[in-house]
This record gives sequence, C-alpha cells and structure tokens, in this order.
Amino acid sequence: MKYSEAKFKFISTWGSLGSLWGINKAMAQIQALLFISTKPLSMEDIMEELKISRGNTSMNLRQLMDWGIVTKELIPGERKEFFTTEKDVQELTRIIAKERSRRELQPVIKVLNDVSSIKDDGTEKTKELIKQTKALHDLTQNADAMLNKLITQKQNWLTKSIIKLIK
Amino acid sequence: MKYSEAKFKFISTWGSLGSLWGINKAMAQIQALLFISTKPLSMEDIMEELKISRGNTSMNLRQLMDWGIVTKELIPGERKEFFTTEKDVQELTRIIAKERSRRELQPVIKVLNDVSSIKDDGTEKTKELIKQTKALHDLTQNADAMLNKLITQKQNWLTKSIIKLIK
DNA sequence: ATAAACTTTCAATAATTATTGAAAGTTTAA
DNA sequence: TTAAACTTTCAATAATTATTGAAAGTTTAT
Repeated sequence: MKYSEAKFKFISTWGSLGSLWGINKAMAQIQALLFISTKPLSMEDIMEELKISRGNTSMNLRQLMDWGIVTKELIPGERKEFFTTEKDVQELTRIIAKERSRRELQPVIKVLNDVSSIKDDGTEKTKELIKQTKALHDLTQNADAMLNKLITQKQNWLTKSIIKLIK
Repeated sequence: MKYSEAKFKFISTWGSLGSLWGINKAMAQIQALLFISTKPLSMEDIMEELKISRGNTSMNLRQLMDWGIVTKELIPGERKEFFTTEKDVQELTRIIAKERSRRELQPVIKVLNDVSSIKDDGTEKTKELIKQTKALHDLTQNADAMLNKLITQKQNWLTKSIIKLIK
C-alpha cells in the first residue's frame, strides 16, 4: 500500500467511524487529516485535500474548536489561520467523552429522573414505569460516572507529563 | 405528572437517546414501549401506541430481534405474534455493546491495522501516519476490549441468576 | 384447497441532515 | 481610508435516512 492510498483509507475510515463518536463525516475527516499531518494546515489546505467547500470547512473547523479538539495556530508572517488537533489519542477520548456527556447524557438523566418520580398510584403499569425508568436512570448515571472517571484521569496524565518535564 | 404524560416523555426521550446507542428513533421507541410494558405487545398495539405504520413496525421489530434485544412471545390461543424486550438494563447494555463492537469497531480495527503496516519509507509524513494510525488502532482495540469485558461479565450475571433461582 | 388473519417487502415519499457557494463580514497592510 | 486577503454566515440544494402503504407472501383453521 502506498502512502497516499493509506492516507486516503485512513481518513475515510476514520470519517465513517465518526458516527460512533457522534460527530459528522466532514468533521471527523478534518480531524483525521490534521491528526496525521506533521504541520498545521490552513483552511485552503483542508478544502483541497478533502475536496470540500469553504463553508463546510469553516463550519466544521469551528465545531471542532468548540469541542476543544482543534486549535488555531498563528504562524508568524502568515495572514491565514492554521489549525492543529490534539495528537494524544487518550486525551482526545477524554475530550469527546466529556463533551458527549455534557451535551447528551445530562438532559436524559434529568428527564429520567423527572419521570421516575411520578406519583405511585399503586397500579402495576405505574410501578413498572417507575421501576424501569429508575433502572435506566441508574444506568445513564453510571455511564456518566464512567465518562467522568475517564476525564479525571486527565489530572493524572497531566501530572505525569509535568513530572516528566521537570525531571 | 400523570402516568400517560410520564410514559410519553419517557418513550420520546429514550427514543432520541437512541442515536447515542446508534439505533434509530422508531427502533428505540419500540424498545422503550416494550420496556415499560407489563405484558407482551402485538404489532397492532405498538403501531397504535407509537402512531407508526405497519411496515415501519415490522422492520424495526425485526432489527431489534436481529440484535437480540426483543423476542417473540407466543401466546396460546392467539394468532398474532407478541413481543417482549430484555428487561435487565445491564444485560441490555451488554447486548448493545457486543453488537456495536461487531458491526462497527471490528471493520475499523482491520483498516487501521492495514494502514499502520504500510512500508516505512523514512519520510516524516509516513512516520506520522504510521505512528498515529497505530495509536488509534490501540485505542479502538482497547475500546473493543472494554466492551468485551462488559460482555463476559454476562457469565457472572447468568451464574448469579441461576444460583438465586436454585437457592 | 380455500380464505381469513396475519407479516413482510419494497418502491415511492417524506423528513432530516450535510454541503455548497456567493454575499456579507472582518482583519491587516499600506 | 481603501482594498486585498481572508473568514463566516446562511438560504438554496443535494445526499442520506426514515417512513409509509399497498401488494405479495405466509400461516393457520376449517
């Protein structure tokens, strides 16, 4: 397999995996491209490589920046903006976990909590609704706790990195 | 909050959370409805409750059965087929984890593995591609291992259930 | 074998989501 | 202040995905 073929395959595969992370194709592909790039890329570079429009690139770069995955890099003497992505995969995982929890899990936990606290009128169906909603509430809560654990490990990672630096 | 309101809220919330699990709205809503139902439901019941067409109901029930989440229940004296869902939330999590791993993670692991084994021609960009693809390969592998761990815990769960039964 | 009761399939259609491109907006250099 | 270089916005359009409904298929009872 040649480099260009491998690169293409990597970008498109990672792009389609995006749905697993809850991010769209273009977003995932931009991230993938930056991920294997050895230097920051401009909007022009990205448009060119991925054959996507300026608008699309702009919007998805912005979203990636909102998520905290991509950052602007200012290159002295250049008018254009350049972009890089978080290169540590573990860190990337943490960022995504945190964002998805905040955006998707939290609202669900709230609703499940509301629903599971309806008045128990003693009928079987009400009992079942309460019981099962509570079970899901626990599960979702749990998933959130797991994500949070992942996130707090960031502290350790950061600490370790700093220790490594000052040693 | 009244029962019917709570029920509706629960079904629609769980339905929209479906995307988080990688299943579509109707599929998630059918599962939610069965989840809080105290008795098996027929296709007719489901169509009626969720206001969806016969075809849609049929296709999504089938998919849920493919996933192993929903099972047909034969009720003596009834011509219609009735359906129930796995009621144990943990078990549900395991089934979904397993299916998603099989359907989505496995193919990605394969591609990442292929890509990361391209010939190292010594250039910086090739090195970066190999390095980063390997990192993602490890991550995906890891995610898969986690899901598998979750799945094997099923054994314990089963054992416990059986012990509980025979005690 | 027939017909009623039910389920599945699938082409057509609707709903949703992603993408484009050009106009409007912003920043920088001179 | 002007204009060139660049980015953002957003209405229009394209692509994708979900849903319908009716015809075809299957099963069961007589």
